[in-house]
Amino acid sequence: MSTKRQILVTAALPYANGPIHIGHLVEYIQTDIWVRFQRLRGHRCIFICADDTHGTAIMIRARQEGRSEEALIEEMQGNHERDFANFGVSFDNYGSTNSDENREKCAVMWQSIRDAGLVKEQDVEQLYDVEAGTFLADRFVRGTCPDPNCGAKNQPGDNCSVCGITYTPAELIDPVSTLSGSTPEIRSAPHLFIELEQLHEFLEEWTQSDEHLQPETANYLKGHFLGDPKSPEGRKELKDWDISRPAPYFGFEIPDSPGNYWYVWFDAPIGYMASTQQWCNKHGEAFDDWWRDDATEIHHFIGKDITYFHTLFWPGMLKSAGYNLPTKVHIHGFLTVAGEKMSKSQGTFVMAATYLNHLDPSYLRYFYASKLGPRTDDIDLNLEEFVNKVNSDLVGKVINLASRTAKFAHGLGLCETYPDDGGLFKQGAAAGHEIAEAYEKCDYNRAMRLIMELADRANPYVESQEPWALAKDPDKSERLQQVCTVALNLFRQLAIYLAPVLPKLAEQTGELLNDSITEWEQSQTPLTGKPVSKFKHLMQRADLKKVEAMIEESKQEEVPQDTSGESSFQDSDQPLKDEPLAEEITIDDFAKVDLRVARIIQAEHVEEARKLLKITLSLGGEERRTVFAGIKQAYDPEKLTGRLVVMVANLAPRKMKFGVSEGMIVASGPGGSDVFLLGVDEGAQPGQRVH
RNA sequence: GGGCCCGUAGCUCAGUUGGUUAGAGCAGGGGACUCAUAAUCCCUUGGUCGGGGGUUCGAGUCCCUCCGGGCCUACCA
Repeated sequence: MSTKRQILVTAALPYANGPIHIGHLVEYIQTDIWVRFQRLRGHRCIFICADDTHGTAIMIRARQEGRSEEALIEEMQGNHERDFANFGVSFDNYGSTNSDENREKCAVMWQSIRDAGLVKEQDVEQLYDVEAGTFLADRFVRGTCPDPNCGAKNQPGDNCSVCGITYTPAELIDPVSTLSGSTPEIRSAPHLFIELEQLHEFLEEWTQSDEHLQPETANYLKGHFLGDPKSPEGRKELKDWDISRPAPYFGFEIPDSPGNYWYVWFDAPIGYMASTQQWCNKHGEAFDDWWRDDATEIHHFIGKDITYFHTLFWPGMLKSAGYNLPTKVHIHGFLTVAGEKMSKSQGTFVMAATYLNHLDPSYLRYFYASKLGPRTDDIDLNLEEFVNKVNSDLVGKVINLASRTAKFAHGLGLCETYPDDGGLFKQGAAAGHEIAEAYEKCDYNRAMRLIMELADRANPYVESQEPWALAKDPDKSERLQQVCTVALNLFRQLAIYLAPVLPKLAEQTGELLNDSITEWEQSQTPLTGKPVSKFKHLMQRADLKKVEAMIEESKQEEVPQDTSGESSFQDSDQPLKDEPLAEEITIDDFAKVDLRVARIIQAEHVEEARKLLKITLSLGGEERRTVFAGIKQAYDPEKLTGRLVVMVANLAPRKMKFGVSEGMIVASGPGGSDVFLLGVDEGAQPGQRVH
């Protein structure tokens, strides 16, 4: 460890629209481990983050909740910071994109981009909700698909979910605002665009240089956005980026364009800088030492969903404004639970706060560490594996070393000179290089494997030396002290290596051996001559029952509790917010929709389709309908056969990629694996109309 | 449909630039110990490295192809 590096690390800014869940925590834990590792190595490393607070979603939500945006984001920020603190995420500064510092940094960045000649103005036609007094983002508009061959109703503002064509919200037929239910009008407004294509050469070089991005990410960018000058398809043109939104918008007004606001994705990454500025102010540091100094490394940790912003726009912005470019953008995958996407109905969408009601955060930190590698693959949280791994690795192997020897050493303390241990400590010290390298490369699962190999060598040592037998013979207390000195030193060495992952364990180890763990180098020299404190349990075993209770509680957050008390149902108001009530209709309007009870007589997978099942419905007698339903991820076709469902029977047949669909089966839910078919009570018969 | 990635013991994964009889942890089986949070230690069962073809003196490792899975994108809800 020669030179002291200066490193600025960021994790993505969580959006102020929702609480932290275990999926978010993959990133914050991953980043925190890296930061703690760098600090332990003696480098200067600051960990910067903030809440991402701007945008339409926040504005709308605040309005629905009848309070100011500021009040909303303040509450969310409090929740976020509390959750992070409870998981040991050690930010040096946690700011907000809605801060003076951020407004300033945005203005500076903006001026630079203007000066670089990257900004152009262009009118954009958008729907405007007169009642709500706001322009409508695509997802707040629904209407009829403009394609004459399709004409599907109730489609979102950017593309038709039935025929798939894309359009602008202004092209929708009979558009309806989901905010007010009124009919929006088309209004044209000037928007500001950044011409990213002007930076094509630079981005090509920066992304493909092999230094800043994981290879799969560089590849992705080349394939989807940049193109390849050497391939037959040639290079692709980068699209202009619309970075302004007309008022009203919760965000910062653009200084030289009154009435227009920076789009949330413009000011969010600048939030990294603003939060750094806050930290600098508090610590008397110079901002430019961190953002305009080639000697400083900047590392961003993000999820693959926001790759685009951090690997194209952000470097482009930084380059234009003359700031440091990211040294590395570390991109991780998503979390699945038990092999599937997190699901509210299955209780696997676990909030950080819910987790903490049942389990120790150290478990999750270790488990994620044992799963995370340097690549963008998704990681899976299998609940049984989680319990087994924590118990056998941490409690059984590592902590066991201390708990089986500390008791004997309590009165004796550690020897003055480190005894012969057959080379065990030395081997462990040597492995430190490889372990450090793995941490540095974000290859935590390798680091954990290497550490556990060391633990696997330490326990047999204790076994062979039989300290419990030595303890019975007063003449052998010197030998007992030697054995305990070795075992506790091997344990401490592991605790140091694990310190980035398990800071609490490192702290407890410091207390036990009266020498706090502050540097990686401490793993290279045995500790001697220290008293040994009275042993306290260092970690509880993980209990599968508690894991199950956590899942149960997570289910109850979304599914109503079936308590017998009157009006004790605590249904969330989220579904209604997600999809507000449609415009009022008459009974005649309703009568146009012919809903029928139908029996599924056949259901099969459509091999090429990801979401569709091909279903044959019977309306009684010989009446059959073939329907393609997007429920593949939620239902097993074999279990559907025979079941009664409700279908829209007079829907115009639609030609789809895999055949003609002659109706729709009605279901609720957001989609994916969260789709819920409507059931029909006993006694109903196929063909009966639903009135 | 297009792009990327993956497929090694029941499970989670290692397998360096192709080189001797393919490894670990957990789980399983047998034994030992009793200091320790039913922890630990010793021994042990278990794999035609997804299938097939090719290159090579030699392939889990390279190439082709097929099958299966994941992600992105499109399509679909």
